[in-house]
Amino acid sequence: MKRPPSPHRPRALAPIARVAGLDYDVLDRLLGYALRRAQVGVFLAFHAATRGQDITPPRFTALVIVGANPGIGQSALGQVLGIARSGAMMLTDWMEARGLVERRRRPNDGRSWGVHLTPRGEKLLAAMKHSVVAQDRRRAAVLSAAERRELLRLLEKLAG
Amino acid sequence: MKRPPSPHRPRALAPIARVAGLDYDVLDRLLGYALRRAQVGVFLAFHAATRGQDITPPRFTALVIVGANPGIGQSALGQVLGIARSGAMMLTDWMEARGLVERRRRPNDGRSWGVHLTPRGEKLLAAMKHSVVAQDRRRAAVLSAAERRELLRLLEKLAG
DNA sequence: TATTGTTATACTCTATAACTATA
DNA sequence: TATAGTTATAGAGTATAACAATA
Repeated sequence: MKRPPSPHRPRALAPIARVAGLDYDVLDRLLGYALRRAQVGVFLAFHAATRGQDITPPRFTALVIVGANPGIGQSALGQVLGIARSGAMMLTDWMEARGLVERRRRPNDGRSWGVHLTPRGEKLLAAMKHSVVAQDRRRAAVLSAAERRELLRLLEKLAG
Repeated sequence: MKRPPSPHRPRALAPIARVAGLDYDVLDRLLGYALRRAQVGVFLAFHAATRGQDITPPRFTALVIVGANPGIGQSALGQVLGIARSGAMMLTDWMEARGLVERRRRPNDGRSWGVHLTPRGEKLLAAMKHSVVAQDRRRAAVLSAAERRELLRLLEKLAG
């Protein structure tokens, strides 16, 4: 009993609702669940800030890193993102296909490519940085400046 | 040029390394990236604590919620996890197939099922809770008790 | 031998949408 | 009409493994 293929739509992304009257038991005392909930909220805000642009957090991260470290190799890029080399390659392909970066042979090492932003990539990144930072600030507005700093510090400590 | 199909192995899961000598630019000032890094660390620790058991954070969450709210429906379960109904169903299938929960018809509403832990599920959950909580405490040991409480508070506030 | 980038492939998670039974 | 659960399908993300070129 075949179903017709579904037309693809961009992902909707459900927020994690705190269901009233439910007992969350030990979850409320675990850092893991708290982190997950906070992350989903921030992720949703990220999407709102970059609506229309075909961007995701890993793609944004990759562009920022390439922008700040011109000529970085794809393996190092993968490490920053916590993904395998093959994934870093696909990310680089994606950026290159949109004319945001270009690969340049490294003179000293014929195996590796350096990834560099194009002028177009520079421009897009500047605009994206602006809106993402503004959104992050807006999102964090429920916290005082001191609380925000403290949160960043504690997260950094926890990440190790 | 066909390749032989790869035998499947359990996922390795790369940590997010902080690459020395790299400029992280604006990422160091964004809550989103800090959350991501912290979450990956906690996720890795979770896996270490549940090694051998075929458990993941969503599966653990589902078991805890069912345990604390016997007879909960699958839609509510999906809301807690931030996933669609179909996903909650597959999670329930997974738990049921392992004899951890059972579905029981609700008397008042013939549409919905209540999900309940089996004795086997109770026992496994108790053991899992113990090791996951212990691991969370261990992971959080880089923080003082006050810092840990403060982090939970700030994350909760941020999650909204 | 080891590393960088690459390609092929497989798997997990989760979404959308249509469907059934019940309300 | 609306909701709970279900089934079928699609797609994103990312892993592993084998490969070629270079070190």
